[in-house]
Parts: sequence; structure tokens; C-alpha cells
Amino acid sequence: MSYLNIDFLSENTIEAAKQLLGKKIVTYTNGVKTSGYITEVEAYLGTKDRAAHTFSGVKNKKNSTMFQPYGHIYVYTMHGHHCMNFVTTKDLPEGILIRGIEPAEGIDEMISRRGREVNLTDGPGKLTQALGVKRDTHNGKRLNEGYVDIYEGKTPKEIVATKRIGIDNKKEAVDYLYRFIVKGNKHVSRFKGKQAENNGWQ
DNA sequence: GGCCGGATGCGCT
DNA sequence: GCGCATCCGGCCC
Repeated sequence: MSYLNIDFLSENTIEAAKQLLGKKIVTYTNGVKTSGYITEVEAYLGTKDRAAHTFSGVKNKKNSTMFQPYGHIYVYTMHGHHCMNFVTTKDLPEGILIRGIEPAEGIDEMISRRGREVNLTDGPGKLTQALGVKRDTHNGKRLNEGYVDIYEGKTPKEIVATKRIGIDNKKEAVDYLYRFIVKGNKHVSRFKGKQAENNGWQ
């Protein structure tokens, strides 16, 4: 099984975000393979998006990876947690925050890293902890080079667009429907409603 | 289930 | 100091 071609990250960030749902992401932190299927993402559209870290268009120490071309991995820390994004487009500081995955392989290791058996990967800080992704080891690396790898996975039956989570005081950007989830999959932030058959996959 | 407060690391002012 | 693209536990239904 070979890596997924990630050229779909080079064009439209919104479309790329939807296409990421269901893809399998794999890490090998400390030699242990862990993986999961993407269930929840958020798009951040750079200078067009007040909620983006790159809204000002100015590169700084924190956001510099976002100015790299598509396929780079942008990891930042927030309240002591790590959050992982995939950079999109050839030359714009846009990207996609990975907010939820459905655990697949290495679940025992995820439980060990998380220190609990429930809510392993249903949030951006939780899934990075479960996958062993940290800023000092992963920020600025590229996909499919052995740090975070992408493979084909599952196909969502239905995708739902919502407002992004944790975005307030960002004026017009609070209303953008830039969060995309697999409808009925329970491995998403603040899951409510009823779980879909086959967890929302085709 | 929901709401709220504290812990937490780090870059910017 | 302050402000976060967060998480968890405690409380109260």
C-alpha cells in the first residue's frame, strides 16, 4: 500500500478539507505505529480569514510553517496542547486543522499516551497526543516522509458543514461554515445527536 | 447530558 | 502580562 498523492492539497483549501475526511493518517512515533481515519477538519483561509494565524499576512516565529507550500505539517501549541494542520496551496498561507480521527491501529498505545480509554481522539489536542505528534518533532516536516503519512481510507456517507469551534471575537469569521465533519461519526468534538450506521462511512 | 473554572506553554506586546 | 484554533474534572441537573 503506497502513500496517497497529496496534490489535492494544492488548489482549493475548502475542497481539500472535505476530501481529507475519511483519509487514513499514520504515525510511527517511538517506533510504534498508530493510525486513524479523519472525521473532523477546519479550513483556515489565511489573509481572507480573520480567525487564521496568518490573517495579517506577516510571517512570525509561530506561524512560519504556514508560509511553506502545500503538504507541510504545521504544529503549534495551545494551552499546553499540540494542534496539527496540513498546509494547502502552492503560495498562500492557508491550511486545514485536523480536529478528529477514528482510531484504527495502535489503540493500546493511544490509550497509554492519553492515560484514559475514552475520548481518545475526538479533539485536536487529543488526537495529537494519541498519535505522538509534537511541535518540536513534527512542525515544519512534510507529509508522507515518515512523520505523518496519508493513505486512502473510508468514504463519508454524508458531510456536514458547521461553524468552527473555539472561534469567538473574530468578527465576521465566527460565522464561516469552515468546519466539516462526517455526519453521525462519534469521534468529533462535542459529539451530539445519534450515531450513524457504520459510523457514517459508506 | 450541560456549564464553568483552572491548568497549561509559549509567542507577542 | 495577556491571549489564545484546548482539555479535564466538578458540579448540577
